[in-house]
Parts: sequence; structure tokens; C-alpha cells
Amino acid sequence: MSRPTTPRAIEPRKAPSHARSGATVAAILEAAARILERAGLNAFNTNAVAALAGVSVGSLYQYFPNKQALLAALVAREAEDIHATVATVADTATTLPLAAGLRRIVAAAIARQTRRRDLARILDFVEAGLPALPETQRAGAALLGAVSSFLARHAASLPTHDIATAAADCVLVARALIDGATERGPIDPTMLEDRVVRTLLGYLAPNATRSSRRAVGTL
Amino acid sequence: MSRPTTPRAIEPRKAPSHARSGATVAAILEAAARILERAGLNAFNTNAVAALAGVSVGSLYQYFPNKQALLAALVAREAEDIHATVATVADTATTLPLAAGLRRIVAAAIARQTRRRDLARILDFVEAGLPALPETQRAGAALLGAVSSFLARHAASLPTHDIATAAADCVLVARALIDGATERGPIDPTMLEDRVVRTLLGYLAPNATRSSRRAVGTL
DNA sequence: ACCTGAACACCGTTCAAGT
DNA sequence: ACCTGAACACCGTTCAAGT
Repeated sequence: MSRPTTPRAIEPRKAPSHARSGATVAAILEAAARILERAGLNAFNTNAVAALAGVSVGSLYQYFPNKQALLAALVAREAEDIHATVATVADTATTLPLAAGLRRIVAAAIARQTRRRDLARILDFVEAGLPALPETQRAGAALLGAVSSFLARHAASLPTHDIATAAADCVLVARALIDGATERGPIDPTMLEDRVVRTLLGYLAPNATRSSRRAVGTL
Repeated sequence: MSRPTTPRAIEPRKAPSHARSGATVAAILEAAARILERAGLNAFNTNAVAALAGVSVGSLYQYFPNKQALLAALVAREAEDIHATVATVADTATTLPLAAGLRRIVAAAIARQTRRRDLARILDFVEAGLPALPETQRAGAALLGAVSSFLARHAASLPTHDIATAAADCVLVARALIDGATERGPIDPTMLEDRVVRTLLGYLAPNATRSSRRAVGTL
């Protein structure tokens, strides 16, 4: 885990073009996920991953140039999955009022984070310390896009016209609250949902008290 | 860096009781901080730290049982510093209106995070993957306490009576926004201040739109 | 083409020996 | 009491040899 100082090659070494190597890559990724959630980042080493996947280390290094690249691939898989989930829900939510739509999206995000809870948490952590793979960046941008178009639907009732910034802030804030809550142990999804939605609505609410607004403006 | 699976002794091995060993510990900690900010977590190894501190590895291990404990001690130092800063500011802010007080506190937090920017960011990251030292926990609790008492001053205009939760959420949200912003490169402190304060005020605002509230309540 | 695993290098940690 | 640094163990990564 690290903020890379010397940027390193992190791209997968090759796309698995044949069925055999495709299966190998899938086996390696799933073994990596299992070790992460079962034993944590400390016990995550390439020898253990290769052993659990039933291949040799050399074989692992044929597809992933180093340990970071393997972790990055897991992060990318997760990011794409999250994007797909949220995009679908955001799509079905466009016709709902702001609060109801937000609630659906937040619920989906919480469900996603709760499913393979330990894995999701570790991957969130890993992601923060790794240069992003193109796939991850694309999935992140697409997620922002999905949230943006949802918010754009309600632009009239929002106090800002900078939908992109609002979407980015919403995602940051929601992630912080959800990660923060799940880190403290098992959670009540509905209560967490309430808290997150309330925070986002607060952020998006057009009418903070006049005195507060004025005070902010003039400080 | 890791979420510990087998909890490890992380306490400093001994309190530096004499002037000489106190100086050694201080030298080690400062060397560790310099390596972190100059070369990142990747290049952070105990041999390099000992060399830069001008002591032998063995000497380092006399005071810190392992690498994690050394990192944890740095995190604790930072947490105590942040608490002291925020507590002081929160204290002078109690007589101000909500928005103005929040702005002062947020400004202090941003200044703190900007000072040794790389170090602060890395330590935030490290903290997320480490069991907290008692000092860190105490500093965290004290920071929450300081924010809580500030908020309590304005309890009348807040929509919740759960000040503790509100304070925790505010800290989480502020950290997420500040860290998120600083990670994207140098920032305009005033603009960031605006964004964070606006978000917190939104969260704390007593009057979200009626329709939003109702929708949330009935979903 | 893809796989194997012994070998090498690097770094965390220890411990016998020094002052 | 505190320090030293060679030595050991573990794990990331490579590469010559196999199929």
C-alpha cells in the first residue's frame, strides 16, 4: 500500500485472449479477493494468492506486473461494479422527486458496501493509496455522470448551477459517511440511509437560514 | 500499511525517561516524518529511518516494537496537534454565530492540513489502516468534544438534539471534503472553506424544503 | 504460448556483543 | 542503560528451464 513516488507500471500485462488464460486471470483475481477479505492486507502476498489460485507465482506475474497491479485490478473490478449498480438505480430514479431518488441511490450504495463488507472496505482503502487504472477512472467518471444527470433533473430546485461539483461533493460525502459507519462495526442500513440522505439534502437544500447565508457571504 | 488481522503490539516500547533517549525518540520521529513526506510510504522503511535519524536499526527497535508502532506514533503526534489547534479555535469561536464559528474552525482545519500537506495526507491515509493508539483515541475524542461544545452553543437553532452524532458527522464530512480536495493538487483555501462551510451549514440547517423532508420521512 | 519454482534482492526484526 | 550492526526470515520479483 502506498502513494507511489516513482509511478510504476500498473497496467495488466496482457489481456487474457484465450479461454485458458482468461480462467487463470479470473482464478487469480478471486483468490486475491478471498485472501483480502479473509486475512486482510497484511496477509496479502503474491505467493499466497498464487497458491490459493492453484498456479505458480511466475504465472501470476505473467498477467500482473506486480502486486500493486493485482490490487488495482481488484479495485477496478469493484469500481465498475459499483458504477453499474448506481447507474441502473439512478436511471430508474430520474422520475422520482429529489429526496426519494437520492434515497434509492444511497440505499443501493449502502447495499453494495454491505454485501462483501470487509472486501469493499479494504478495497476503498487500497484505492486511496494507488494510482487509478484507466478502468477505475472511467468507472469513477461514469458514476459521477450518473449522479450528475440525476441531479440535473432537479436543477431548478438546487441553489447551484454547478451540477458537476455538487455531484462530486455528494459522492465524497456519501462515501465518507458510509465508510465511516461500516468501519465502526455492523450497522442498521435504514438508520444509515436516513443519516446520509439527510446530509445530502442538507447540502443540496436551497434554503439555509438567511442569517447563516449572510454570515457566510460576508465573512 | 494494513488493517491488522492479528492485533499487534503497537504501543511504544518505553517512555523516553532520560534526556538522551528522549532526543533519540524525537530524532527518529522527525526522520520518519521527513522520509514520509519526501519519499512516500513506499520508501518508508525502518533502515532508512534509522539512518536518517543517525542511529542504528536496533536502537529504533528499542523504542518502537515494529514499523506500525512508529507510524502510529506519528499519527498520534499529528492527532494531538490537530486537536490542540481546533480546540483553541473552537474555544474562541463559541461566542460567534453558527456560520462564523464554523468558518473559523474549518479555516483552522484547512490551514493545518495545508501546512505539511504531503505529510498530513499520508498520515490521514495511514491512520485509516492502523489500530489507534490510546493517545490518538484520546485526541480524537477530545476533538469531537470541542466541536460538540461549539455546536451545543447553537443547539436551539439545530434540528437535532443528538449533538454528538452531529459533531461526528461534521468531522467526517469536513475531513472527506478537505482530503478529497487536497488530493487533487493545490487548492484555493478560501474556495474550499466556502464549500465545506456550505456543506456543514446545509447539514445543520433547520429548514430543508418541506417536500424533501416529507418525502424522506415517508419513503 | 503458457507454466513452473528455485534463486535473488530487499527490508522487517532480532540478538549477541559492545560502551 | 543504551547502542551497534551482522544475521535471519519473509516476501516481491525474475528467469532459465520445462510442456
